[in-house]
Amino acid sequence: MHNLNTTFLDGLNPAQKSAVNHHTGPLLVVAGAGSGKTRALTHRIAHLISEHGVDPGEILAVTFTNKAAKEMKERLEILLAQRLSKIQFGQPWATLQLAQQRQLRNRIYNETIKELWIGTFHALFARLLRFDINKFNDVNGLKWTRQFSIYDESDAQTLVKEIVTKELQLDPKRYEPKKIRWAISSAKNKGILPEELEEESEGRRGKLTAQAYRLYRQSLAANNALDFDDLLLIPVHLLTQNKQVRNYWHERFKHILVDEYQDTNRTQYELIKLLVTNGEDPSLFNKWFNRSIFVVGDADQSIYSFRAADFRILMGFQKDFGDQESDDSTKTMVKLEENYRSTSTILKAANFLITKNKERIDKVLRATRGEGDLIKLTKCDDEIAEAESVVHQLRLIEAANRDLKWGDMAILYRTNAQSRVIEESLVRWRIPYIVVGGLRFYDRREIKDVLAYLRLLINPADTVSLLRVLNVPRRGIGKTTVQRLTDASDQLGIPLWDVVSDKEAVLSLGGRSAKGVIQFCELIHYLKTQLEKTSPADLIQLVIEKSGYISELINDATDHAEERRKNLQELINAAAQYQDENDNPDIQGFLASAALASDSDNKDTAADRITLMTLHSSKGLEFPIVSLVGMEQGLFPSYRSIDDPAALEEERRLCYVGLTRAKEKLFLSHACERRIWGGSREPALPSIFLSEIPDELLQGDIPRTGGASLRRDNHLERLVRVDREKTNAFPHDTEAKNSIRRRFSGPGAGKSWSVGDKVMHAKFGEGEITHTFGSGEKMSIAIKFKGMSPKILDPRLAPIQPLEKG
DNA sequence: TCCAAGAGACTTTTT
DNA sequence: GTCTCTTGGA
Repeated sequence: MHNLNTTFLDGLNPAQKSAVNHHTGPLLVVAGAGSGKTRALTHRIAHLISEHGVDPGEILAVTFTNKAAKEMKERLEILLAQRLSKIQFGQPWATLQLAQQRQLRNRIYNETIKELWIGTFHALFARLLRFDINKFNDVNGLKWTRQFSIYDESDAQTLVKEIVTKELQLDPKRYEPKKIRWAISSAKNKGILPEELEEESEGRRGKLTAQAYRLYRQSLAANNALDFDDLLLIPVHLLTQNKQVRNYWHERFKHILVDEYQDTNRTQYELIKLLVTNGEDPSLFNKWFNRSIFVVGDADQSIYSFRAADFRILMGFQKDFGDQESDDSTKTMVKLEENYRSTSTILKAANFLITKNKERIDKVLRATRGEGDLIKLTKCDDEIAEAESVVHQLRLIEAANRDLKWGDMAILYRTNAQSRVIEESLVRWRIPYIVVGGLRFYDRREIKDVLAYLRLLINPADTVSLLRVLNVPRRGIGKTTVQRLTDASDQLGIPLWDVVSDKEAVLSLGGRSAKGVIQFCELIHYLKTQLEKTSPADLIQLVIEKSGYISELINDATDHAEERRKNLQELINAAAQYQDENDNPDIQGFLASAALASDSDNKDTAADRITLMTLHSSKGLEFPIVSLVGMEQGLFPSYRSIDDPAALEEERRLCYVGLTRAKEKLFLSHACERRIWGGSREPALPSIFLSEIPDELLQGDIPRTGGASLRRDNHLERLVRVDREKTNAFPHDTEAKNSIRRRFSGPGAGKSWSVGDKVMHAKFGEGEITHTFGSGEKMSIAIKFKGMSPKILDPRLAPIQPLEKG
């Protein structure tokens, strides 16, 4: 008789087995790229449920993206259904008929999957707040109800901008709302209150930021809205201050799993701690007999420190939750080091690269596959040539390999803006592609408009949404009318909606446009009557029709309008899909999922298309063929990180993530110059990361000297080409020397520079010019200083003096 | 009150 | 190059 319980351990390596077998207590799974991390997670959940009899409702699994959550649910569903087929029919899954398979999956879905809490931190804790936010006691006495709206980053920025310009009467040019928003967010994440910030900050600017913060918090509460930070911070405060609430959730979630643990921040860590130990000191916590904390991550793949992620949280896991054992104790840590994804060549390159980082847990990826092809490195003239060359390479591969499809290929880049040139090449060759990321679907104007209607229906206090749709589509309600209405609401201290829905007040205030306002109110009132009896998808349909939104789009004959109509249809489809996937679908749930969705979540990956995306969005994915473009100093690594060792290490981890996405073939490329947003051409050196990959793993245009510097002849090549182009982007070299002398007044201004010259830099010391780039206003020089990668400087600005002629 | 045209910002990565 | 915001005229 086949032992059913071993099902979820079959086919796993010893390390994976011990992870999956883990029952209670803390466990850190250090899982390298492609080492079967997701497999360990899903198998462990299945194992907990079927082997240890854990109630699915007691499991909380945190993923990094909604997409990952969805995938995990699907894989679990299949795993458990396969097992059920053996129990129920006594035969393997593959031999079942499709209808039988579907029936089993439905059963598993309804009995098990729906009960699990799987999702991102934000989604899960938004869900928790839907239960308990009314029990939250704010220090400033602010209040929220369960009908709260979730403001995404752009909503939050709108609010801050309002506060800066209207309430504080500041010039938004001097006090940029974006920066103030950022300062508020980081204060929030450090747990600093406005009053504390006001006290500790000095100078006018700091005080004003603190004031904006205080007003912003008040404003959020007045709108009954939370921003992304609040979705995590309020639960921390709530669970800390309210023992009953904390106890409830602590008892409820006995088994907590966190994926991508290296990318958690302090707030998220606090949440996990509170839930796991019920507020007790984790290192003293000893009631593990029926509960566990299981985290999976790879410090080498931590790429979100700009969002306050801190991979030292992962590195401290054993000390935090542990048994005071040594860091290598196998009781609380398992290392998955066998890579099943990439060829050994690709892995060697990745391993070499990542060892340049100082701060990391020592770990090596062991190859389980063959050597594979060398990594192809291509040097291109500019970004257009690079795009052409990448597309050309991929076309050749596609033509030569019957079993490779476009869908097996990905082009990865550092910044979203890089996609455009590549798209143009792909269009030219009629190659199907899909761009992941960039403008979020839910950030499109028409989508935000319709969602604002829905938010207003649920949460009448949501003034941001009200103002968004009051005159959309046009109802003849202009600026003056809006001003009068908001003034009234300010004076009376009541929400704008209360003014707008007061017919007499509107008639006395609204003047000529009162008619439009009253019409709008009637619309909202009518829609509210439909709220209870209508599904999200139908309600959206109703909003679009009754508001006149769709007829305005139909009357508009531009291409824009056509696309907007399609997007609205897509929104209805998304709502329908949400209804299918959720047990008790309601508008609020749909709005929450919309606010927390990212662009990569709902893309149909089945179609046969090349995927274009940023390195960040590629985390967790794999492709047989990967092309990593724009490997240039200043672009990747980003210019903001070049002088900051910690930031550079993060860029290197990002590069590591990129390399390890590839299964079979990896292409790297860099351009010698690149156009920055339509304007000037900027010269570019190959990325330092290229020099950190051993030459013997590379083929193609390998830089001769240490990788990070250009070949000397390249400069000549390029000048010749520029001449040939006859564009006026570059004046001729001799003119250049004359025109430098004009404006800039650094110590190096007006001097002439050539390769081989020795220079003295105020900060970096003595160096040698290795290259000059461009000419005229655009001239810059590359200097090699001792112990550093070459720096590109503007001779008119940099504090440099010539030493001797070379 | 509405609309078109021009100015200006933007580019690091995202829940 | 592209999106958003402002401005001036109808």
